[in-house]
Amino acid sequence: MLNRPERIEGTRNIPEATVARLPLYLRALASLADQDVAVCSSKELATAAGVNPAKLRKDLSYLGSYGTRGVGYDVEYLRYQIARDLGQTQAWDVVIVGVGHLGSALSGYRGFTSRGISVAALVDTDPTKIGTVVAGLTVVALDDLPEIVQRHDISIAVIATPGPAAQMAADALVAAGVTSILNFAPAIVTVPDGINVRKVDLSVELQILAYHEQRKSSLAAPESDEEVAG
Amino acid sequence: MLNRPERIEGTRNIPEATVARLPLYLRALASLADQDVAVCSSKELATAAGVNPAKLRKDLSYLGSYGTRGVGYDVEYLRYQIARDLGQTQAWDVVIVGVGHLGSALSGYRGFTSRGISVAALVDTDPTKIGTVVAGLTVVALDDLPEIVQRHDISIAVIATPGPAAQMAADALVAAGVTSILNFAPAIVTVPDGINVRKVDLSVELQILAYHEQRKSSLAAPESDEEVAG
DNA sequence: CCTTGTGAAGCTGTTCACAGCC
DNA sequence: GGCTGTGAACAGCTTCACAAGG
Repeated sequence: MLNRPERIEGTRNIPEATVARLPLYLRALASLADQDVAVCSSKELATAAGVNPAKLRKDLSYLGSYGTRGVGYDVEYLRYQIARDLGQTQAWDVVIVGVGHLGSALSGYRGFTSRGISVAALVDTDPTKIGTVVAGLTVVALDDLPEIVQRHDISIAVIATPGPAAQMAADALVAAGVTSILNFAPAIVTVPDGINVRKVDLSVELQILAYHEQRKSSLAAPESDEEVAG
Repeated sequence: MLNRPERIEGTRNIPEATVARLPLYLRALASLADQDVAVCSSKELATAAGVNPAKLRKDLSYLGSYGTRGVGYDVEYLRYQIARDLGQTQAWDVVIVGVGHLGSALSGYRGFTSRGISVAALVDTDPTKIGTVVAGLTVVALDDLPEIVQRHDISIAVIATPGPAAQMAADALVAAGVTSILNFAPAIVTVPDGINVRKVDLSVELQILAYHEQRKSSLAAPESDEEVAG
């Protein structure tokens, strides 16, 4: 009775690390389905997703018991269950703020436009960009955010502005009613409680690789096998 | 002799989680330096970097004792020390494979072109792209990789191809002598031992946000404060 | 006083190894 | 026999709280 790890009022409590891997399993299952594989073992699926089989089974166990012992997992069934838990049975419209190179690239990025997610609007503050058409969408002004968010019932936004503009973008998004933000800008944005922010920092990833490269080359004799997680 | 946690032959053993945050500290320090701040406390720096002060101090303690008790950290001095540990005192040339929307965006991305890192070459397999100029660089064929890697002494590459082409790109990069890869393609690439691969999956990030959104809306009464790490 | 640097505690995530079930 | 599901051990990361030192 001390710790109740199971679930809170009917909703399963899935660890964050597991949530982050579920989309990978989903993609691996889609790939297997394309190859007309109907059933697969944890080992096969784990290989396709690039993880350890034990980890995969542990992850899936947080969702429920969707496999068959001695057999494996039904590809389509498991696929549906994961999609369900991830919230992909409903459609999500997102808005992208900042239509520079990155914002334009994201607008047309497959995977942003599939998996239940679709880019519904593009916003920028630059008057020369407002009104132009990118990836089939007309860029609108920041002032139009509240109306757009309400019209499309948007709760998720992407910030792809330069660093200094990110906080202003976040403020505008929160004011407009957005509650989850994916931030690509190289800046820390602060938001009220209850708003989710995830940060993806492209240059940081390269700097991490550079660190490991430097470390490799500074060790004349490589002592042990090291791995960097994918 | 069982576990030797400290260091291996003069080289400090910095935890992976710490390495991933050092670039953030570096950026925060740069920002403070721009505002002519000469000294800062762990609390100030932590706020600027968006982390807990205790975590910041712990992280810095892996590099050495660069602060002054009762005073704080010298901004320029700490900045140099972190840059040094991250390997930014040397220049890194990188090659980008795949010059689609994302690859083009990355080519011109500031932060890819600063911090000791610069994009030295762009590679694609599409004959209609080869020879075109993107972000000041002429796109070359995949066959030219070995020569390019050797000429620029490149050890770090970025894969920005469609998913199905990623493994071929990785194979070509490894064959050409690249030892670290940042993979933006929605696919698992397998590489020989000793090659570092980091994966950034843009659509996965959105799916994670969608999960949390769904969870929020399915809970009529929000039970507890939850946070999503940045 | 002040703030850093750090053992120690606690938490989260991973891996193992095997019981349970087909 | 084979494979899933899972307790338990393990490893790594975070946070606390305080000693060390300006």
